[in-house]
Amino acid sequence: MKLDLKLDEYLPLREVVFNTLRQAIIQGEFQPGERLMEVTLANKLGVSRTPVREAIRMLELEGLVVMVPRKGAEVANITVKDLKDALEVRMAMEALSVKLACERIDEAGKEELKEACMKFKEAINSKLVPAIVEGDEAFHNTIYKISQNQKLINIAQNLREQVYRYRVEYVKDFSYHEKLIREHDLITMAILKGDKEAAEKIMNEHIYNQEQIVIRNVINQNA
Amino acid sequence: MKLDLKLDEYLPLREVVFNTLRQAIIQGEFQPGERLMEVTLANKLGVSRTPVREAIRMLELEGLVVMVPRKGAEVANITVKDLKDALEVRMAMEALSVKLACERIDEAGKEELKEACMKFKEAINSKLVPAIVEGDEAFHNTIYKISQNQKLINIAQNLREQVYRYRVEYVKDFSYHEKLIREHDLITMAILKGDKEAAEKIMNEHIYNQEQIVIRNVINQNA
DNA sequence: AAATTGTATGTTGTATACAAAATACAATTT
DNA sequence: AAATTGTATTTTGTATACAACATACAATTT
Repeated sequence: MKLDLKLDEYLPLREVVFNTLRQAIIQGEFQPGERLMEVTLANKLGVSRTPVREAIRMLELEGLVVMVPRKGAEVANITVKDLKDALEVRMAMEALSVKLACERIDEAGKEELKEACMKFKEAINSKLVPAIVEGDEAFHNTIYKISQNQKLINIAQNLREQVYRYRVEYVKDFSYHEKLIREHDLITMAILKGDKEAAEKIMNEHIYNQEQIVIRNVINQNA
Repeated sequence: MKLDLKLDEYLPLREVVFNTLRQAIIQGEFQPGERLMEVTLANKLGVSRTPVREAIRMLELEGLVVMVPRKGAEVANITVKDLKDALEVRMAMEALSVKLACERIDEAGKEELKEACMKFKEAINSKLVPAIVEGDEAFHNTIYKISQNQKLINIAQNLREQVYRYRVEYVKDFSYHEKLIREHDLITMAILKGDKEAAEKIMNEHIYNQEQIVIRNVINQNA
């Protein structure tokens, strides 16, 4: 549980603390249910309690920590139900993102999308799990960006955070890699052609497949 | 700009302040762009700066205030683009909510839905704008509740907050009231029958109609 | 007169101090 | 020995103090 802050550029301390803690939670450096005590964190980070508290308020609204009144903050314990709920909403968000992408893509966007799709293939070929995760994130992010809906981008970002810990699972299973590439290709082509219906349909299948893998893995993990 | 707090049940002050400020912003008691100064608010509410700051952190993440570094918080200025983005996402959320409602409704839920639909009609007949707004909220909330997806409920709640100030507009136009009732009826019947496709289709139209009215009104308002 | 600099004031950002509640543990009682 | 009570400790919740920065305005210089 190592915590370091980078004070490179100027940011309010609360933001630095917020980012640091969020990353630590998402990466699993804090276990779900683990208590987050203000003085401990403040000392570890070399700041006072105030920015720590403000960061906790933000994490609370993000859903990454829960407050027990007069007891303090603890890392949110994601249940399988929470995961299913989040994935259900995410599916709708991804479908919306491809629909909007079809309507709003321009030439620059097309190049970006092709690029992201290619980079993902390279990541798969590298067989490095972190690179694959990153490549997949980047691909979907590109589509969100093309959708040009900032609200959608924010919500998707938040949903991703919630389930990040479990998303890694679905790329660990190498037998799905070929399928992943094929699905990304189909989504890319559909968007390039501007075929909304096809794009939405494939995206839904794509996310559904991921859901099944993630949920199965998490259930096994918790059992 | 009157601000009163109710200290009925125990809540951390930050929550009380948060709710108070949120309500004030949503109700339009604070104008968009208006500065929120910590000491001023703290004095007005009879608390210290600390809970005010924590409340502001939460409002910031909710998107209701924006921070200007070293200058402080101000009420978020919703642009037409923001409004369109939010409504676009909301449309997808409402569609998801009816789809899930069709799948998960039980007998108690059916009664609740019929009740909510009826109450809305009564509100329309009353011709009181606040009652109509409330009745409409309640109807859609009932569907969200039946969907049994807490994540969806939270996101929808947040989206509503963003655009609350402008939502009132669409019920002020009395000529749409008959149409509203008809659409609510159709949605209710489709859900009761479990007809996903029909429910989603009508819901999409329903929200689209609202969007057009709201956006038109807001554009006129800003012009 | 315009521009610039200096000073005063106000506001945020951060740290610390204090109060109240919860918890843990030991001592006492039954 | 078990239960209970009381006390010490820990931790949150809230208030306040202080420092850094920004802003506004006046005085001085060109």
